[in-house]
Amino acid sequence: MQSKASLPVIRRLPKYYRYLSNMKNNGIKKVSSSELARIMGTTASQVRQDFNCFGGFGQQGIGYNVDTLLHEISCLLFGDEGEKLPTILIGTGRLGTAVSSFLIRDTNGYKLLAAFDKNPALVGQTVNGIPIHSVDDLEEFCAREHPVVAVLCVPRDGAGELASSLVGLGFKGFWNFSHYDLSVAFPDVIVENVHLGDSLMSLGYRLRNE
Amino acid sequence: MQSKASLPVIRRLPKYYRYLSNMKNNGIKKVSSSELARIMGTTASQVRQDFNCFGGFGQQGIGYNVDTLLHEISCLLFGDEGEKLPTILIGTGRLGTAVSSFLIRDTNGYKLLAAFDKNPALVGQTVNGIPIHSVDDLEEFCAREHPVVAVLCVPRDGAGELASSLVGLGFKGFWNFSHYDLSVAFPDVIVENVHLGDSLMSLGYRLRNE
DNA sequence: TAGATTGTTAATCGATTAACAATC
DNA sequence: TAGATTGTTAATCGATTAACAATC
Repeated sequence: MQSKASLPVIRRLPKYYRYLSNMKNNGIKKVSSSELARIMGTTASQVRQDFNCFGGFGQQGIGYNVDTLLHEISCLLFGDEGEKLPTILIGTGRLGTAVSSFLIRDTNGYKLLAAFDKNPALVGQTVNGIPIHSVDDLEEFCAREHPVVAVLCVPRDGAGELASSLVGLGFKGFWNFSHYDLSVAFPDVIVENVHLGDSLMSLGYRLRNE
Repeated sequence: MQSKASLPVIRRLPKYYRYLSNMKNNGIKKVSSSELARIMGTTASQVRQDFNCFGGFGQQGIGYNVDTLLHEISCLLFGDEGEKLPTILIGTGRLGTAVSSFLIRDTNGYKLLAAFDKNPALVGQTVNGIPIHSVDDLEEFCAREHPVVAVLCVPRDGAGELASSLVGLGFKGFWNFSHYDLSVAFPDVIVENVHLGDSLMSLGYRLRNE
């Protein structure tokens, strides 16, 4: 299925999801594009354009039903069948530990199968209830369990070497906190980079120059 | 100083910085826009347009001097004087701890003055060598030390209340990992959101639908 | 001088915003 | 029917890419 939605639209979906969840929790039943726009800090036009990428969820003259809209967006974000993406975590340092607590939430659409670390002292232990394996067992594990997403939380130094060893293991996407630029090694795979250092630097630029 | 660079350009600066640092470390002295574009996965046109937002760093017919270019970009990102942005961390859980290790690197242009937590058991301890204060002391601390950046690593529940208590304490920017949308409370302040949950959801959408 | 590569202007592309007919 | 609000097309805006003169 080729998505009609552009990346900017996709990136806004979680925000719609959050605000609509709040509304549902507050017992609000319907909402107009202009009201949603006001809350989200955007325009009514954009809200309607966004939703019409996926099909008309609204009712002319009335607005959008919060429950319906939330359900549709949930399906888009997490899959209609509720099937979860089998996922592994590589690197269980402070960042990996913090990140894994996001992954194990049941609203995310991911299922964290296992964690991996190269530190022998950590192998056999757990992070957030997930067993830590040795990175040496990565290939065997992937052949057996077929994870489709890998979350990389390894320090700068090891990232390049690790990335090459991941080629051919069948991953369809990465959530990449490592410093290494995965898109070189994985041209056909979806990479979501969360480069904390980069984000910190751009903030610095704007604080000094804007 | 009103910046001529747009946000997309600013967000690319750290990546230029990283690749140019690698080049310098590998002893490479000069680079052309086309070679830099190839490495970065963009076009030579974009590279030249980007650099010309700040002034011509290159030499026609020759290319760019790696050292010069790196120095100019460093000045843009970290300030020419090397003066660091006084910063505090709020929330010293797993994420706050991981994030603080970025902040204390001396290449980032930030100076982490103190950390704050509402958990009395943590007050008086340290994260990465930085003392943890009680959030009750926040106002007094800001009046005395005038931090300009606050890094928010608090869980969803407390974020809204905390945000309102930060108004008027003189912050110029936030690096926001919390779930709360700060732009409502701080319309004139630069907010860099790192919403891990949102980023995870958009990755999920793309993996299922692209 | 010839070749290379920048700086800069023009063209293209895509995303956002505006407008309005359709319809509840 | 009148008012409201969507769905959708058209206009605008901004960012990226292409082109080329300037110049090392």
